[in-house]
Amino acid sequence: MSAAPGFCTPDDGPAARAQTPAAREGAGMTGELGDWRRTHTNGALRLSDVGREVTLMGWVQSRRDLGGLIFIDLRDRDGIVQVVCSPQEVPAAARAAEAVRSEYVIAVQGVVAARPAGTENPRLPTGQIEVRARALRVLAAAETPPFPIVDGGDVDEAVRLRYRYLDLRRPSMYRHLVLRHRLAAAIRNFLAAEGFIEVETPMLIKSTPEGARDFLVPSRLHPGKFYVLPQSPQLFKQLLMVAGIERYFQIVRCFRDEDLRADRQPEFTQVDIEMSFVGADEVIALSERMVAHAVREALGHHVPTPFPRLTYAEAMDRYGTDKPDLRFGMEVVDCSDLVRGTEFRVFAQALASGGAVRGLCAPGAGGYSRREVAELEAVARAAGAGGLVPVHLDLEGSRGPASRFLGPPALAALRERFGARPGDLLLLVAGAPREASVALGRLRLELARRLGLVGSGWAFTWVVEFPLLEPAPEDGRLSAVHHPFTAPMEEDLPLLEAEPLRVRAQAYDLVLNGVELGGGSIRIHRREMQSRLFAVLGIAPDVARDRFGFLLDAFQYGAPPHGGIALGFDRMVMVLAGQESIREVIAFPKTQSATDLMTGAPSPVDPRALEEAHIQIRRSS
RNA sequence: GGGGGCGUGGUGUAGCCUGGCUCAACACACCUGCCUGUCACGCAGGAGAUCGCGGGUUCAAAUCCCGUCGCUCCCGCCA
Repeated sequence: MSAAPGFCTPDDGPAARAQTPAAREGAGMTGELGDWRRTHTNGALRLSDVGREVTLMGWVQSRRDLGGLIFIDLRDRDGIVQVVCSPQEVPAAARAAEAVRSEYVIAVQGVVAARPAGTENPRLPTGQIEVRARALRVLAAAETPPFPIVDGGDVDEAVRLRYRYLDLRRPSMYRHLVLRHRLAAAIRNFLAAEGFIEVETPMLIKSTPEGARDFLVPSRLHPGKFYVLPQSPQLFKQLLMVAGIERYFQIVRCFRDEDLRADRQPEFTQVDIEMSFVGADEVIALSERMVAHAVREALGHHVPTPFPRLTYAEAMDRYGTDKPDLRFGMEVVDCSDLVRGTEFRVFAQALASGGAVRGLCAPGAGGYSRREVAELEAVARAAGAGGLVPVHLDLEGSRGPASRFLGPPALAALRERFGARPGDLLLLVAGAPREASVALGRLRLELARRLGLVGSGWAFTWVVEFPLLEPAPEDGRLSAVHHPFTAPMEEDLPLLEAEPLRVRAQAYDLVLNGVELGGGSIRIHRREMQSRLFAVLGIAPDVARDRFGFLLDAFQYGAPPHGGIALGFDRMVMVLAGQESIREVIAFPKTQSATDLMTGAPSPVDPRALEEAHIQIRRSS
């Protein structure tokens, strides 16, 4: 019953309760910590603690004032416990509790007691007990929050972002941050144990155009010149290999000034790794072990290794994408040979011009209406298909506009090729082989959603043997698919000048549930090979010298064969947290228009700062 | 750069197509009073939105039209 020295309870009447928190502060209704110290966290107490004197602190989740009895659910990051204040037994504490509101920060001294029989709450881990308050101190009053601090609420994301510090109070958001931390810690521990050292690389670096747009940082000391923020530490980690570091890693922020998506932020975090004296298999094996270790440490789940591997060509043909979701089947199947010679003109024309006919078998979708099929066709068309040919399968046979043109033998062959059963829906696309697969790949994802085929669990896969080069969309010149330091596959080297598009790279992407987690490659480590590739890319020697001179110089002094990988850490946390947006696993993310609704960034700066940076703002065009 | 969705008290929504019967309804939250076993506390009462913003059409606009801003999903873009 002894209140600690300095403890004061408000004696103010009802009128004071209507005051603002600021007014309460002024009126001395809130207290300092004094000599009170927390003895337990709020999720920790159990029946075995009954009788213990405890001091708890936290936020008021809710207050239930029954008149003769006040209950307070006290929340901290560990959990929730019920505090009881009895006006009869402890009038001072009850008076203090009367003034308390949602999200007030309070401290409670009291005794752990078993709840009376019949009043236990099985939904709370602490539901067998409660804390009988002897004294209660308001540490900080709070305005009514703009949205309830509970999980499962549906609140506009803009409001959540403006009050991110409140949003992060929600247990699920805290869990995301914990998961993120645990994964990062597990990755660090794993790599350290494998002989990797974490080395920091500069954030103010030289622009090396190509790739994404850079964020610019003006130089005060060098008028008219700029640093840029790194899109990745790519060149530095290669230089660390030249430096003999052999095994480098870094969990590092990267910056790209491109348009945003649910899985793309202007600043994001990579797990960046580089190793010397290895081939692709070693990098892949290490990455697998690292990911499996991190998932085991952070979530306690076993991830079997090795992960399956698909070549880029296979992935594109069978899934129509270079980041296939392998949680379900429904692969794209080529059936050009089966429909060749049928009377269906759309197919005949496509095949005659070197195209292909490919399709999907949507299980159980044979009953789809005309309208539903039209929606699917819209998806396919948006993905580049010329059209979509449905074949509805039922016990009697096939329905659909193409059925009679195809004829019974071709239809029977199709059913067998797709492994189709009555009640299924075949969806066929004619066109250039790759385009047909890509359109069907989009359709595959849409259908999987509609049909509920996406199972739970984690489907990791590697996609390997990417092409080294691709034609740039604008001018048709060659550009690097991965980056210009990626080594070609040795057996394809003879093709480099003659048939560059057929050259495959020693590159690999890691995909999880259809999300590209990241990728890497074995790098070119000899200057001659690098020059040869620059020549193929049409990068003149003087341009190469200007942009990458330091790297080329470094390669003259003995560069080890090396390779590595960069994994998008935010995406990894996102998928493992079961989220659809990386904003859910970033403490303070930006909106799709790259603004920070809480701080107001980006914002104008002081004219003097501009002047010092030698920047003049052009009148808006 | 382009396409789609959303924007109504603090929060989430209804109303919008088919303008007037709505100076806007419901739930939660909030405020006041009552209440000794609540945990979605209950009961009674109350306050709170000129419907993102601007313009237009109309006798009349949350509702129709144009523009604009914000959030979001996607295409382009992201070596």
